[in-house]
Amino acid sequence: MRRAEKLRYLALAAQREGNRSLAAALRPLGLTPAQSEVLRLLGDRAPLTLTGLGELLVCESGTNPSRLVDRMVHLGLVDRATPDGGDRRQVILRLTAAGREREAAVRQIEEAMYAELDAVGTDAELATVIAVLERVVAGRPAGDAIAARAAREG
Amino acid sequence: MRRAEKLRYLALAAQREGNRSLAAALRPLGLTPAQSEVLRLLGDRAPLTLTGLGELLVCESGTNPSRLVDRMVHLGLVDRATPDGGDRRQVILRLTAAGREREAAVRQIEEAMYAELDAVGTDAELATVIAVLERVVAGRPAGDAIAARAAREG
DNA sequence: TGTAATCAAATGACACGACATATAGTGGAC
DNA sequence: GTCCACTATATGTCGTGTCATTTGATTACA
Repeated sequence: MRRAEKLRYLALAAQREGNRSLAAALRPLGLTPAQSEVLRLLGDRAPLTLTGLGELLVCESGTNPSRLVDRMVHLGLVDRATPDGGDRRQVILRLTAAGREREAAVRQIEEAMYAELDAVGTDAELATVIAVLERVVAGRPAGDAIAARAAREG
Repeated sequence: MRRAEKLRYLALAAQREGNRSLAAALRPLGLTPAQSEVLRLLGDRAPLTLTGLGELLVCESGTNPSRLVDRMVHLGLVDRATPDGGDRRQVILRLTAAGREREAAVRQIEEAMYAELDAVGTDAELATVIAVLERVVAGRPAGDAIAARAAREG
């Protein structure tokens, strides 16, 4: 198999298997990986508008996450409000109390996942992987989402 | 952002953006990335059973690709046959003439994609990325699919 | 031989992802 | 003040992915 082809399918495989095991870990919470990303972002940065959230999401990059948020509102995890006196087109998103509880549980599951992921290579190897992948996604919506998150970090 | 977290989201972002641009390149052919993977596998290795195909697919790993193949049969690109005298549960898959034509077009699009991907890093960097990702997917269905492809190469 | 475990494929259900279009609120040009 | 381009969100549609269950054929074995 050609090198670039192998790389392509390995990236796909890694994403799929990672997602599959995260989905399994989240299943007892009744959450999907995409939903957990919303929970964590709102937990860290609420209030956000729908578009603001969309700019930070890596899943669902380039579209607005209106339906993804819909489901979380129906689950009682997210509160959707229209701004007082502001732009009446916007929707302001926040976690509910139940959402904050669920977010804490998600955080723990992610911790375990990250500990495993940290162990798949040496510091130098992981730095190389990160550098190469950053080049691949630079200037594209999903890459911009990651950059935007890193930028607002304090 | 924690290193493992960055790695996780970069892998997701790279897969999404790669898929998005492949989808755009395939759109004029009326094909999706998943369909193109089926076309290429059948082009190289037909006849395959549905399960045999499923074991080689990285998209749709761990399930049988019955509905994916369905659509390609309806598109007139894949022929579905029951084996003469063999196991009557199985389905034997082959490309039609139209499927073979379309596969040649897919091959060209992939070539262009691989040329770009080969340029995102040095030989040493790409070798490192491949090694790390192989560790991540080792022993899992999607990883096994890639290994199975490499093994049958001649 | 009869029956149970196993296997190949199909199908039901549900949540994405992506693109396109629709709806409605906003702000600027004049 | 009136239109008009623009923006924020919602929605239609389609093709996945994933898990679970079903259906029908085959194999193992009592």
